[in-house]
Amino acid sequence: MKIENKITEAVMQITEELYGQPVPEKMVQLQQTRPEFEGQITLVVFPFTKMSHKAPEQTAQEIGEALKEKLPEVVSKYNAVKGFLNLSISSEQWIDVLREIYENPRYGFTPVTEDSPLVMIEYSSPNTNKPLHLGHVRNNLLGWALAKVMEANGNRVVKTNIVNDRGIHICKSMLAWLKWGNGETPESSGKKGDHLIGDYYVAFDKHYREEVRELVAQGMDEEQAKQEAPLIKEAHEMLVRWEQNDPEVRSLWRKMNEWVYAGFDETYKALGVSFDKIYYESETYLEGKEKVEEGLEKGLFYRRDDGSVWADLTKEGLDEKLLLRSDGTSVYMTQDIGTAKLRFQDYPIDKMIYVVGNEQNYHFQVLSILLDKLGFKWGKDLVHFSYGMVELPNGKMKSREGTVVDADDLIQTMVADARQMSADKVNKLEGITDEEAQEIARIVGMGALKYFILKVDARKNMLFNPEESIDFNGNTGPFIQYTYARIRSILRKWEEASPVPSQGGGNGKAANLLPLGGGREGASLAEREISLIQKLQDFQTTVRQAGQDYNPSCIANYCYELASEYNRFYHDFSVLREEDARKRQFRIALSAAVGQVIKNGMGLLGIEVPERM
RNA sequence: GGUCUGGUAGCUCAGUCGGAUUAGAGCAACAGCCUUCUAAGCUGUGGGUCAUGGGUUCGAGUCCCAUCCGGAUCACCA
Repeated sequence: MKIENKITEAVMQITEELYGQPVPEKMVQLQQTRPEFEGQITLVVFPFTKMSHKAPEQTAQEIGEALKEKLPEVVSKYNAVKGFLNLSISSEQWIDVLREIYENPRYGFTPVTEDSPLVMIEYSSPNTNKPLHLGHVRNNLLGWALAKVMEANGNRVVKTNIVNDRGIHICKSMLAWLKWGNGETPESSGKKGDHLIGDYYVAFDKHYREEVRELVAQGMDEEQAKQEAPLIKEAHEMLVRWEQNDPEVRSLWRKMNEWVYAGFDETYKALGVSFDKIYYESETYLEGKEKVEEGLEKGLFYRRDDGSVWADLTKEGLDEKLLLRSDGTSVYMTQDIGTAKLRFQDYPIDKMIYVVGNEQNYHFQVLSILLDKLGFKWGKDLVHFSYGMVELPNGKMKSREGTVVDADDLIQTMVADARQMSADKVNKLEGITDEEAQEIARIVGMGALKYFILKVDARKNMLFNPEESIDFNGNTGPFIQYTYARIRSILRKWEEASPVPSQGGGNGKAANLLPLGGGREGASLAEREISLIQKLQDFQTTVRQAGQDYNPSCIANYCYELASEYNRFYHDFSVLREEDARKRQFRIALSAAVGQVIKNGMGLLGIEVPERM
């Protein structure tokens, strides 16, 4: 049983004995004791003063006395400051806590069974006309981390992606390639497929704007010019031919999309993300129409004179929303309804989470209402995991203005920086091959990038300054990875020196250390060691919190705090050089447990940890 | 204008269910610590009217109201 639970139980009994009624469990507020006071756990007694009819300090005093009597093996000392009762917990209790964490390689995780709720998470969702940029990176990393967090909280998770592979934007790239491409392919030019297509998208836009400018110069109204420019008309014609299944257009479309997918796959692989099921809009966009027709029959929607179909959401405090155009074609909303329908057919979904930027908050508010009306049981409670934009020092990223931070470039830079960084520290990496050094650079570089993005609250906009490279010191991924590498270094040395053969498992031979301490007498721990154990224990609560709030960033912040705490411990105490065998054993186990939790915690963020760096 | 969202140190960010007369980290600046398990580390100094004004109470960065400033959104685009 957790120490906190024991205390809570005892406090409820004590208040009943002293004041005639037990306080409700919620009122037993336990928190970590501030460093400037003695003790480790603090009970806030202000809420009890109403029933004790005594001053806060006096109330704390008598509860402390009773606690010490009731739980002598737990509470060794206490002191009362105002309404705060600070409890000193015996070292044996803390060692028990450590043992429990140490012996459970999955500490903090809730097991997933066949009966666990099924959560589908949609993330990434790229367009196929341009390469991924930093905004997509944030999306992908958040989606992946969220999936891991949900899994850690005992959910079956299906990761899904909806690829926007059709529409006018793809036709623009296709048209530009036909006109100016001279048959360029990824093979012929050595360009990554998504970048190649992106270049033609930009080329289209450039020529198109020239055409518009010329028409305006000839006296045409700008709005009209945008519609009358020959290029845009041609693109529209191509879209029509696509929808009519024109073999020539379709075949070009397939070829170019394949190039893009090959490029995306590389980027996804570098980011370490993957999907269980990919949907393509070209396959789902017709599905939504059926559902809309269905809703029309049921009187949920209505048709205007021009033939367009609308949902009236004014009762819900929203606007009227278009669902089918007057020519019968579908819009974004219709497609999302169609995709939802297919997904529901494919999986018995209990909860649906969409990882999509906050610019689409309104869209998902509407989608939720519509899905609910159409009878999707999870529609009403769908979760829009709405994350903020990545901004540059001079504002938002805009593809057309070329102010984007390309994902592939950024990844490459990060890994190269990490490689450069470790080149200065030759002594640490002596005896390793070039491949191993490169692998470490990959892990560290990606760790820096991922942590940089995941440590900030997903809902908030965040700033990225391309002028300043992402840090490797301080509150960063590499700091935490470094702490792990230090721990692994200690454990390797310990294992080498130990005569006992390895038993395998995450902790290797260190498992032989337990039970800790042998006899119980005099096993006194330093405050710093205890606070490390407390921090370890917090992992469970943090994982739950992250799951409840859909908030991976609190895992990142937790990992930093744990690593920080360990580094202070590392600085102040010797592990292998400790002469007292029992203390040494304890510290090795403590280190192993910290390493394990760091690895698991970082794993939830999709960040790997290196054995050395 | 309606709706949503944010405002904490020069910069980037934490701050749980409201808890400790002193609001935390990192970066940047300055000063220390490697003959010692990895210095990508540790320790210290300076830096704040928690946007502003009210309210709620034993207690407010945190909850409520108003105001100011920023961002998003309100398309027969996706």
